[in-house]
Parts: sequence; structure tokens; C-alpha cells
Amino acid sequence: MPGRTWAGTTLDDRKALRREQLLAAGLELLGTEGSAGTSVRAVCRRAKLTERYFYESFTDREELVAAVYEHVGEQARQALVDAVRDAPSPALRAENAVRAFVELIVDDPRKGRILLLAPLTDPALTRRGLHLLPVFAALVGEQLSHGDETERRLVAVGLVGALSNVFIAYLDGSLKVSRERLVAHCVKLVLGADAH
Amino acid sequence: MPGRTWAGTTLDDRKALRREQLLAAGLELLGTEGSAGTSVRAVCRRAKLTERYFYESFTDREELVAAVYEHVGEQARQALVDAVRDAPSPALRAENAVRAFVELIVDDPRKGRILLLAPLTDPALTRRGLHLLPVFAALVGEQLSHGDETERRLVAVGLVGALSNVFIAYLDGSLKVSRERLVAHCVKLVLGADAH
DNA sequence: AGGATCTGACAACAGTTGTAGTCAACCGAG
DNA sequence: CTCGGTTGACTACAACTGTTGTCAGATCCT
Repeated sequence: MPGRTWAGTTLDDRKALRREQLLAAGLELLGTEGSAGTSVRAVCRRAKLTERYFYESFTDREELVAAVYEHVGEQARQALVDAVRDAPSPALRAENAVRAFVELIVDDPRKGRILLLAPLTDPALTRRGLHLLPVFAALVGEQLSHGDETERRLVAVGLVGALSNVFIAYLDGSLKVSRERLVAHCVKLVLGADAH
Repeated sequence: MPGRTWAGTTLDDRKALRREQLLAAGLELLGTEGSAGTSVRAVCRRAKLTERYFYESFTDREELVAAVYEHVGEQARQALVDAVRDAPSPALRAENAVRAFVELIVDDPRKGRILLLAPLTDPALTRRGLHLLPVFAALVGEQLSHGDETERRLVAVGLVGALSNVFIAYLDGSLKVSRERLVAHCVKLVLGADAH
């Protein structure tokens, strides 16, 4: 009887809770130790669960990594959508989007590192072609007003690279700059890209 | 007697030759399989040498990886220096530099991947802070004509990121564009960065 | 209380890693 | 021909990996 209550909660509840603990542990490890440190055993240690429960929620190590990445990606997407909605001018749209993204990764640098670095470093993600930045880049490209197909793609790829690099440098402390100035510069990059 | 000849060559000669074979194998693996595939054993297999000779030339796996990276970095630096020397105008300097870099990585994509990706993916490089792009970025920053210290740094970091991303996309085939157009666009990026 | 279910600690498997050591075979100088 | 430097194949070790299995004990329903 699967709906039977246990220690106050149902089985499905506890199972879901364990899944969340594993996801949280995966986010922590992938965002700090990086891909190599995110092993099944390490995740289980951090989540204070045994391997048995890992394979209860995920068939693979790969599935966990992908789930973590997509989880963070969804948060970023949602933050961007919320920020862009109801923005009157394109300039404000750019500013709001950049600000939302900066807030996300300053608030939790692990998410920034996962979003920006993990797809480059983890075979589980590269093999699946799980790379959200190109998706965001494509969205940006559609917003561009000038140029043909190829031109817009070139601009979008370059813009995403510029933003990523600035964010990464800011994250690891090698770019000492105030948060406001970071936002202002990124907004300028976005707006400048549209004007070629 | 270390200078004693053996099979026609001296010991030091053969030792240096083996070091080169190991470096070449490291370049091949790091530039294709990536960091994870570049193990001591894999390098030795590829170089057709045994582990003993690995530790004859390098104390660590880390030392080999760093040596490969710095080797490629030196080639890139030299190519850029050669390209920029004797360029009459800033515009031609930018074009020559970009063209030289594109030639380098189109000629041998492994070098491009090592230069652009390895420092992000290999702990042996990140741990040592071995990342040459910031160095290049600093050089670029010095060439910029406008802005204060921080501004130039922001612009330089962004520019390097944009170029890297475009190159990476071009390398892995996700950016279908002619080589000439790639060069032209990158030149435009460089020149555009100087004009804010 | 009995019996079904759930839990957690652990062992086992075969594989890879970095690093070090052993040992027979080879090769050229004296 | 013998001696010592040189070679390469091989083994050894401890630590890790992903994955699956076992088993004693806790927990709850009837």
C-alpha cells in the first residue's frame, strides 16, 4: 500500500524530499567543486543519504547532473521572463534582464558557475547537448533589429560570450567592480550589440 | 657517463625527444578528448612510452598539462606579436591579429580548444590560475584609447569573451560562416570595442 | 503481537586513476 | 667478453568511480 503513512508522512512525500536533498547536494557540489567532484558517492554523502536512494530517484549520475542543470536553467529563464515582462522600452527591457541575471548569480554564485561553466566541463551535459546559453543567445538574436540571419547569429554569439566572460571574471573575483557598474556596463553591451 | 652515445644519440637527446613525444601526445589528447581523457596512462599509450619516462620528464600529471598549455600559449603569443609588428594603422593591427589567431586555430583546432577551453575545464590549470586569456585581455586593455582603468578592463574582458565564444562556436561547427566573414566580424568587434 | 514495509549501513564488482618499484633483456664502452 | 647504464614490460598499491546487492533493525498497520 503505497499511500500508507510513515513517521507522519507518506512514502511519496519522503521520496520527493530525498530527491530534493539530492538535487540540493548536486547543486552545491556542481557549483563549487565542479564536475569532477560531483560523484554519486559525494552527492550522497552531502545529502546524508545512501546510494540506494540515489538510484531510487535517478537512473544515472548523468540524470542527476542534467536535472540540476535544468533546474537552475529554469530558474534563470523564469527570472528573465519576469524581468522583461511589462518593460516599456527596449532599453529598460535590457536593463531589467541584465539586472535580474546579476541578482541571480550574485545571490548564489553556484548557480552562475553551473549555468556558465558546467556545460563546458561536464561530459554528461556536453554529450546531451545541454547548453542553455545558445538558447538564450537565439532569443537575443531574434530581438536584434539589423542584419541578415548570419549577422544576427554572429552578434548574438559574441554578445553572450562577452556577458559570460564578464560574469565569470566578476564571479571569481578577478574583476573588481561595483555591482552597479557591472550592470551598467552589461546593459551597454546589450544595447551596443543591437546597434552593431 | 651521461654524454655517452647510445644508438647514435646521446642520453640527453633521447630524453629530450621523449619529452617532446609526451608533449605532443598531451597536446593531442587535451585538444581532442579534453581534460578527462588526458591521463598519465593515456598520454603514455599515445606517446608509445611507459610511465617510467613520464616521470623522467614531469613530476606530475599537472606539470604535463601546464607545460602543454604554456607551449600552445607561447605559440599564440608569438603569432600575435609577429602579426602586429609593422602594422601601419590600428585597424590593420586589429585585422592582422585576428587573422593570425584564426589561422592558428583553423590550422590546428586542438590548439584553439586548449587555449580557449582547457583552462576552464582542467583543475590542474584552474588551480594554478593558469589562464592566458586574461593576460591577452590586459594587453588589449592597454591598447584601448578611452576610459579609465576600470572601464578599459571591463571592455577588454568583454571583448575577449566575445571573441572566444565566436571562435568556440566556429570550432565546433555550430556557427556556419565563411572564414573571411568570421575574420571581418571579429575585426569589427575589436574596432567597435575601442569606440565604446 | 505478527507481518509487511521501509530504512540505513555496508560489501562486492570490475574498472580507472596517479605513482612507484621490480626484473629480464639489451647495448655499447673498456 | 664482461660490466654498467638503459630500456620496456610488467606488477603493486591505495584511492576512487558507478552500480547492485545483502541484511539487520526500525516503523507502522491490522
